[in-house]
Amino acid sequence: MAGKKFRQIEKKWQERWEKAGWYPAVDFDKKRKKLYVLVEFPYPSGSGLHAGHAFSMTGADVYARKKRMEGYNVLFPMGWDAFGLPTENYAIKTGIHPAKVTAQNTATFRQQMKRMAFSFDWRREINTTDPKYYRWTQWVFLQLFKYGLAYKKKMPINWCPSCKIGLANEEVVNGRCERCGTPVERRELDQWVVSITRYADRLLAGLETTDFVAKVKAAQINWIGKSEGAKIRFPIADREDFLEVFTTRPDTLWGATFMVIAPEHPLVEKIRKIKEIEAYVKQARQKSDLERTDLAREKTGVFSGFYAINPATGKKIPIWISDFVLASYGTGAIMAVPAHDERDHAFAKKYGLPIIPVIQPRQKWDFAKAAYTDVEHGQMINSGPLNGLKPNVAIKKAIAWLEKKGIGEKAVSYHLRDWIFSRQHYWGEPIPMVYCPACAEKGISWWETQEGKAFLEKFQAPSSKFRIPNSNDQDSKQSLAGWFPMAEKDLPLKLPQVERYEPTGTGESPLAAIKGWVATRCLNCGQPARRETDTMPNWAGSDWYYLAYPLAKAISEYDPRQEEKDIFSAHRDLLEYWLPVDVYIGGDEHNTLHLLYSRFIYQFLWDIGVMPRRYPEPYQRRISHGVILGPDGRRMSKSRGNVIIPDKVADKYGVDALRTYLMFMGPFTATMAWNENGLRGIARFLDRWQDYFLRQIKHPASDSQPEAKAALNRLVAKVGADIDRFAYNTALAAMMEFLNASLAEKWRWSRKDISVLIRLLAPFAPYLAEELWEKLGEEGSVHWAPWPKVERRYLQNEMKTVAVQVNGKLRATLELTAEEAKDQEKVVALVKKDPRVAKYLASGQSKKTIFVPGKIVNFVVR
RNA sequence: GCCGCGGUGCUGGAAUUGGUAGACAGGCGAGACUUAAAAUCUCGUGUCCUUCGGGACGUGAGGGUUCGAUUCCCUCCCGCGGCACCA
Repeated sequence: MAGKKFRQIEKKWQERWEKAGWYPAVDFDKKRKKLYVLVEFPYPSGSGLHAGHAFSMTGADVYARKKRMEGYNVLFPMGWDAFGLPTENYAIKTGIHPAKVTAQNTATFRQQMKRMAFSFDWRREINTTDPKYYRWTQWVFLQLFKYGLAYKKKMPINWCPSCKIGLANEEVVNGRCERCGTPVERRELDQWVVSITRYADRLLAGLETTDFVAKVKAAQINWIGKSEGAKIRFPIADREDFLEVFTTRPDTLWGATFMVIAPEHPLVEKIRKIKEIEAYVKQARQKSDLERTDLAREKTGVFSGFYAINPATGKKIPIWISDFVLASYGTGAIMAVPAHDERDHAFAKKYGLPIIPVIQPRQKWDFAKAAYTDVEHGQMINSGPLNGLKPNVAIKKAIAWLEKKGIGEKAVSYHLRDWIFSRQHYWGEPIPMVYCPACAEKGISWWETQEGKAFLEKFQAPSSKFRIPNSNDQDSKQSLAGWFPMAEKDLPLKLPQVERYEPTGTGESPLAAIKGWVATRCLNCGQPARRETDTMPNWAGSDWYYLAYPLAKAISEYDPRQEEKDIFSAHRDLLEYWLPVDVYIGGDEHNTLHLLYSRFIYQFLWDIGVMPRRYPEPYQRRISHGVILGPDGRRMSKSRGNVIIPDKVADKYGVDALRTYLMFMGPFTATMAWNENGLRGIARFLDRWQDYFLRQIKHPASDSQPEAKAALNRLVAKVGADIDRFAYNTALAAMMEFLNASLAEKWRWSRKDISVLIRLLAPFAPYLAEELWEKLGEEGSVHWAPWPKVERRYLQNEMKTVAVQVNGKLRATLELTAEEAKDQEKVVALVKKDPRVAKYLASGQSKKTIFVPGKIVNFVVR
């Protein structure tokens, strides 16, 4: 065994790499092609680097190292996504400032990553909790505000009674808090909300230009959930009012026999006096999402007392209230067509509402029993102008009819919701907004101030994606009256020192308790005003972090007194050089949220003109890595006691063995269980590799045999191609196979060949490779040595194994030279002499011979 | 229910465009070395039959296309992940 020798070796090379400055990427290098390799940055938790980090980062590192050796100018950076609840909770428990905890944790992570030999460019390290960094997170928010994409709204939010925090829809999993699992309740809070829905179509369209794997694209498309249909206005009987609905089936309008509105629908406010309705609405609104979905089978509802007019049939139809209709989707109201929708059918049956078929199915159908929902088959009936059409044809006709009559039009709806951007916590970016009650009283919004007017003039909305609130949106204007953005030159708005970090539990953030920080002057009128005390969600810091690495130096040196422009505009040339991210490696858990949010923010920045025009998307390729499970095949967790700690493994087997094992376990995208025996196998392989080449180095051959040369070059081709497609497991298998063959055949290698073989191992086992490189007497680091090239001439005259089949069944194999193996006549002649095959050919007559040069010959015999 | 991914020995997995199924590793068995154990090394290891030459079967199930299917097509079953009263 290599014993504990690897510790000294690791220490020795770490010191040298540190001295050499690790692996800097060079801005504007024109000689080499740039390659931006990004792996998701971690949340620096107190427990240090875990097996998942070690796995994904080693995978990224192998790729980065190989590409660097190939001559690319590789940007492979690392940083810390350090705002977050665990640190805040730790601060609550211990009273230690989160910044201090973060500094300790990042120091541990950095040291562990250096030990793991990840070839990051440490000069570009970033930290989302650094005020120099979050100045720009705040800046981005101010742009969202100024361009009308951030608004303030009192809305029912998901409230976690345990964390005492408002959650985004994205953080609610099956009606439970993503973090602690507590069932989520509803609560009304004044929230900052970002209009990501305005970008729904852009986010969909942009996917087409990227090379994301199918899985990731599907997840994003699914999450956005676009559906096309129509909006239809139903007059309310005896009132000067309309009820607007969204439907994907306008063809079934003639069959709409009642309507249903959500308990939160505005119309409900006008009719709450009736006791029964009051009671129903009250209990429905209190229900958590979990309860609402749990009750999915049994629908409940109450008649509102109002009627609408079906604009197609002119009939009076009742309006019901039920919580199966969601306020947050479509218009919060639906037209119910019980004959052709399962939910409507169930509701109609329960409350005895009429079911009128408007599609005649081909087969016999009992409409009292079930709804008929097929769009492909059947014929429209009872539907005036649509009669006789197939439903999917009728949809288009119905929309045209609605538009002609002026009672509806084509419309699109999304599952994607606007993004709740407020958190009631301390350890996050402060939202740099000031609220002035006096200005709010007068209804003054920022866009009416001198500054705001100047902004609007300068930045005429570049496209319709922007909703500038003071155009004609009264609601937004109202909600934003009195809110003023901080001056950009005054950023960052730093977090104040606090005694206690507990959330207040009233829905306010701990910042609200710091009177001296909250109190300020109105930026418009100078009257006493107060700061926003909510902070930003975790996603805010990671939305643009891939832009921060190219700009890292500029960010740390930025001086608002010297610089007029924002950091992105001021250093456009850096972004031009490095963008887009060529390969983005991350986990499946971020395929919807983080990926969608960061694409959205990028598109927004692109739209306002601060990103390079050439790159409308931030990430070219997305690779989602797999998961390492515990030895018991289950997710690692402290409570199960199945956690593997990379540092401990490295202590026992060395970093090289750990890295190489992680890459050998299986495909980079797979979910695999940890197996210490497998790790021992890898340690054995590395020991054998080391022993073998130390011997070879001592007694190098002047040249190697042709077969050996062929094997070597085959290996170079295989390893190179496999690393490019992230098939690290097969690259390593090929190296093992090669070593086995080398030993069995007693091949001997020249110094040049040995150097090739050390380089092939370098991305996987950086320490061992470096050590062998030195022993070989090479100058400099193996990690900056050129990646070996395949020498084709050695592959020309290889022996080929040709499979001989009769009727597709393997009967023999032949060892032939490449030349012979290509010659059909020769191969057939040889085969016919072979007794193993001849007996099959003798019995019947040969109908046909299939020949694949160098590979296979197949005799078809009757 | 919808969307996506997958199902190959005892286990993790391999098989670039349809062309020798089970590479490589682990585990297990036998042997060598050793006073012994560990470590290391060598050989064997899909199932069944065998006159030891070889033969039959075999990639979730059934069918199809093909000279040839783990790979392509159809139907079904199972597992994993995501979404879900989404109008």
